[in-house]
Amino acid sequence: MDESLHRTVESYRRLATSLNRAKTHERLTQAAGIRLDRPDVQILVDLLDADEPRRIGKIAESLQVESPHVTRHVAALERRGLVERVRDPDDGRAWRIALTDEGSTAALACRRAAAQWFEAVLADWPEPERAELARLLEKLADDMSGYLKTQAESTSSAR
Amino acid sequence: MDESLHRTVESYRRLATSLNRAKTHERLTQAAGIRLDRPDVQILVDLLDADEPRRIGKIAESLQVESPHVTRHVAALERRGLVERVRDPDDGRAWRIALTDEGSTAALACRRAAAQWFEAVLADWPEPERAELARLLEKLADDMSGYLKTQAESTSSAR
DNA sequence: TATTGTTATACTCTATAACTATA
DNA sequence: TATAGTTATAGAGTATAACAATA
Repeated sequence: MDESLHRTVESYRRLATSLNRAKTHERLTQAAGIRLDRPDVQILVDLLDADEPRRIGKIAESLQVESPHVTRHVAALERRGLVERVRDPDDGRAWRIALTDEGSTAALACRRAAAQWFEAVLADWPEPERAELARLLEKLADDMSGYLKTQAESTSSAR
Repeated sequence: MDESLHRTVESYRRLATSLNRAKTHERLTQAAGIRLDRPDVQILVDLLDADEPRRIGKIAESLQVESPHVTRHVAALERRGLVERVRDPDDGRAWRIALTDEGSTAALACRRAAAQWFEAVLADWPEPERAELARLLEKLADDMSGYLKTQAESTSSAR
């Protein structure tokens, strides 16, 4: 196996290990100043990034989880007033999930807290390297999700 | 917030979303030809990368989980003959966890399957970009784990 | 009756706390 | 009695399956 490939995989794994643990998430919500579990944050930030209300199914697809999972967390977020249901403009009988003002504030705070870690870490990096990291990581994320998606389709059709 | 920073965070999150889901793990073990749950794989690959037997506590630290978690999975792996306990050469009363031949084979297969996704995705990339990605991702992983560690220490001492 | 979402349920992953063993 | 590890327990996180609703 190619040496740089191994370094890439190993580095990704280490990064995920650091960022994935419960303590890290706890620190994030503490920095953001709001008590939210991990799926809550994912949903709020997804809606923020989407920049428009989304259906349950769309959120689930985006987060790559099953819809009952989203249903439950959205219900909890709705009770807390962080999201609300609005009519789907394309389909009058359907609903979409929208951030409330409070939800937007919370989502922004979470996104900001995560960004601040990266910012702190990247502070010492020369600007060209920061830009290059952004470019390569974005490309990797694009290509990886595309690859896994086509592979999933070929697997399921082969079955 | 700086634009390239936002792209970096967002890309990392998408990458983690793709690679983290249960289906992805299932596909990995299928490709590797062995039934193992996620913590099992993490432990086996950790031992493989370490390239020497490790104590329970060391594995837990490396994976950034609590030791009871490791204890349980190691016990299961031991029953299946994938790892075994050997005397700690530095401390005759203690034990270390070692990969058996079968365990090594399984760990290699898992590491290989993960690497193959990256390989497939990076196949179209020009070599300089692949090398650059490896370098930058490694640096990011180093800096991030260092940052989170020092931050964790300052938080706990402040408390 | 096809699509979308929901309710019910169960399994996996991981943490905390309490206990044990060993020197 | 300090250290490392284990057992016991509980709580997140997420999937599957069965059901409901709506057109």
